[in-house]
Amino acid sequence: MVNMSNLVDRIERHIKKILQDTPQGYVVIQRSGLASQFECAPSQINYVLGTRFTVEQGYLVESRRGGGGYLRIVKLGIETPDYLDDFIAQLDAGEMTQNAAEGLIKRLAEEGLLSKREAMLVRTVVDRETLSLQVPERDRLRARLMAAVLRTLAREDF
Amino acid sequence: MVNMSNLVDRIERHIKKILQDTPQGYVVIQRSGLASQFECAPSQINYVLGTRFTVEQGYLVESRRGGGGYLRIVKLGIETPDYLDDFIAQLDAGEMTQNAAEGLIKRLAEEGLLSKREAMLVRTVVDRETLSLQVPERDRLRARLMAAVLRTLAREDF
DNA sequence: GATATTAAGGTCAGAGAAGGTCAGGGTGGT
DNA sequence: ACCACCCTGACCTTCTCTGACCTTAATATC
Repeated sequence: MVNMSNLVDRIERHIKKILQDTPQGYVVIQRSGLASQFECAPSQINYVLGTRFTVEQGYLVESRRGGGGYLRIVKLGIETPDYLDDFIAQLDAGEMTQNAAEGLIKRLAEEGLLSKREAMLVRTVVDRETLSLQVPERDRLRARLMAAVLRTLAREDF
Repeated sequence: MVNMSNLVDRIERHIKKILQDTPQGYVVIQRSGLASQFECAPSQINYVLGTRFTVEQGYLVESRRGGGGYLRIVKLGIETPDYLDDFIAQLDAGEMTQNAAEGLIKRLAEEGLLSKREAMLVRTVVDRETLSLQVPERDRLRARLMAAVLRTLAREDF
């Protein structure tokens, strides 16, 4: 139990914390500042953003380089209906990795669209092991399954 | 019988001990830590988990690799009855038509094992349209999906 | 106004830190 | 002697973290 929490988790928690404490729904910070606060390489911040603040998980990261550069991390709200339709259509036509699906499920759970139990159900259903197909097919099927889940959640009649 | 203190037995007892002493019903440990505690090869831990902490025996093991990796051993609340294990095994090896799946889902819902919403989710997920594969594969996949659902319902740790 | 400097952030390969798998040898009981 | 169980070591996969190098923007200098 040495590493009760590694860097990536601590930084993730920190960002989510200030994101919660802020009313606007976004944070603006400096990469270098955050890095020195956690005494790590600046690129570690990019790693955190790339793995924990993805679009699937409901975040948007904007940035600016150069003098006065910054990172702006936005927490996206529950999808607007039209955005959702587009997203479902994309899924139906495309693929989704297990990681991406897990991010999305996590987000749906966080936003209260899926209960813990429901999230668990969906998670096992789209699991690699369960699907047991080879890769292009598996990711396509997973995408369709997630699309079906979203479509069901979008129904309001039960 | 002589050797009641095999490594495997000692490690098993140790894990069960801390599992009992903990109120949450699960333990989080590091494989490497446990291995050095018992002065054995790390893979021995996997052997213990694979032989003594299986789903049939009422345990669930989740893990994470990489830096900050861990093992999470969960004691399931209710041991799954044998007939359910058999049924799940059959499903995993066999096929299930959409009709059969709908019948099963309906029954699960009637017995209160699935909420209305959950039933709806599962129903869309195993739907012909969603799966969109040709028939022998589709029915096999549906069987695996239903097996995954049943296995999740048997968990009581969330 | 053009150019140089400085101050950001971005990318990617590779090292490091876990856990997973499997073949194969050991051991004890019958 | 055989069989089932135990245990290890070599090799694999996944996740994390850093450092070297690159791009972009603001500002200072000429």
